[in-house]
Amino acid sequence: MRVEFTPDDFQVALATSVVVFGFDGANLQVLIAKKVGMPYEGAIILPSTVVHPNEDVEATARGLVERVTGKQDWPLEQLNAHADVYRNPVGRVVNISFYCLIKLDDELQSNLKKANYRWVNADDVPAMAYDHDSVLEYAKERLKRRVKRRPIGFSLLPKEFTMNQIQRLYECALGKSFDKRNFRRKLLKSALLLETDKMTRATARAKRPSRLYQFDEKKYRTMTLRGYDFVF
Amino acid sequence: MRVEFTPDDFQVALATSVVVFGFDGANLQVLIAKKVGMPYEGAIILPSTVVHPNEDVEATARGLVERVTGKQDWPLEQLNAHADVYRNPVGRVVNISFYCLIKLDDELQSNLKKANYRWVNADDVPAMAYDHDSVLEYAKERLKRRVKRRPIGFSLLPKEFTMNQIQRLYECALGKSFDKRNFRRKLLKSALLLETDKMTRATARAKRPSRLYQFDEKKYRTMTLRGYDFVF
DNA sequence: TCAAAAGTGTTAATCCTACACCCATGC
DNA sequence: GCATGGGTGTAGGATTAACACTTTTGA
Repeated sequence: MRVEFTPDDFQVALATSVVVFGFDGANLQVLIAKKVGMPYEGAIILPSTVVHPNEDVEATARGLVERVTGKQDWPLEQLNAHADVYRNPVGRVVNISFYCLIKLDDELQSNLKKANYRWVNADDVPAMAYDHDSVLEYAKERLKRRVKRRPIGFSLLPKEFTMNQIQRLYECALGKSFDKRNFRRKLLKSALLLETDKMTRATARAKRPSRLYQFDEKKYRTMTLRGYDFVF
Repeated sequence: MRVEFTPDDFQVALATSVVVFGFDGANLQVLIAKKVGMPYEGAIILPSTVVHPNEDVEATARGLVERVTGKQDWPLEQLNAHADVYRNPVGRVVNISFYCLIKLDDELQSNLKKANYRWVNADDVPAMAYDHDSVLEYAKERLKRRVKRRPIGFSLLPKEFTMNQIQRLYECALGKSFDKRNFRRKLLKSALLLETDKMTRATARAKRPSRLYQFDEKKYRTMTLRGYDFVF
């Protein structure tokens, strides 16, 4: 079997886009950007960058996330390569996309305001340029599958969080709702959570304070590596 | 957010490799090839080909599978892109890999003998050139996950097959073994199988003939699209 | 005292697991 | 008649799904 390249074959460029998920306590959010310069000037896109021919794709994507959010957080997960011949008007560009999960906080929010980025509800993302709509669709699909095989939350939730927050997160990620008692029982049985002795008022409207939990980090890591079958 | 390409960025080449799984009734097999020409002359590789700058990646991969096996079969599934800077000594080559599942038959086997391909047991694949070992590892991982979410077998088994064949297939794919009665009950409950009134001798050594089943195609397709949670 | 969200148990149905023997046939 | 794989049922434990009321607090 021959696999021979001619100089003419080295004519493709690389790009990477990142679907950055965040969770604001009520909804899953996605980070979007506004395109500057041609083509698609002013269009909404996913945070994206050129990958130069001597650069590592994942390292470039990681740099992009850090530049945009100021955070280095949980590992990136590679999504499909998007490689349609005419997906980019400037030439053949193969986009290798990733997703990652980061914690939202106020500092992050205000940093973003200065830059040309904003968070939008994951189910309410406006139409984007290139094929970024389908990159996002695929990322949401992958997140759904991921939730059933490995825990999420460590990167998305604050260090201490309430049962309702984590339930809401799972509901957003999977797009359905759960019975409070059953959800609670299942999570506690998994022994993934540690009960703290702190209480908080979950929202301004909530009167009664609720208990805060945190992840058992060791267990969380084990489950992240080994995987499980969570049948929600 | 700017994403601007310079002419220097268009210097990358594309390749695609395919992990072709087959099932011989007893073991999962993978199709491997022998490299002709430099670099890695004579090395074992996955079936691979250059993707020219104006070619669609998936179509090229599909053409590769058809050329090698003479079959056009079940859809290809995209695996990760492999894009390490120095993965190919001739220059920066991004490999977008796929896996597919095809039926083994005798005609196919003898065609292969003429060409430079051969089937090897999926758990016994020799070391390969480039990063094809890790492409294969990832493909096996993906197949495992796939088995739990969608049915397999339609593309891997003959039209009519015995319970033991399909059980053996699932055992190979997941790398563990199941209780005969429990497996049978579960598959029958899924209503994925139609019982035929034919019987066969499964192997030469088997004395008693066993019943043949086929897939309920409509149900199979529904489950392929919708997915399920098979907790084997 | 009322509004709002927090928290809590039980039951019935289903599913999973583990387990061992007889059957039909070819040799 | 015996060796080979084909085929079958059950019981105990675990897991799920569905369900509604009381508690705590701030306003």
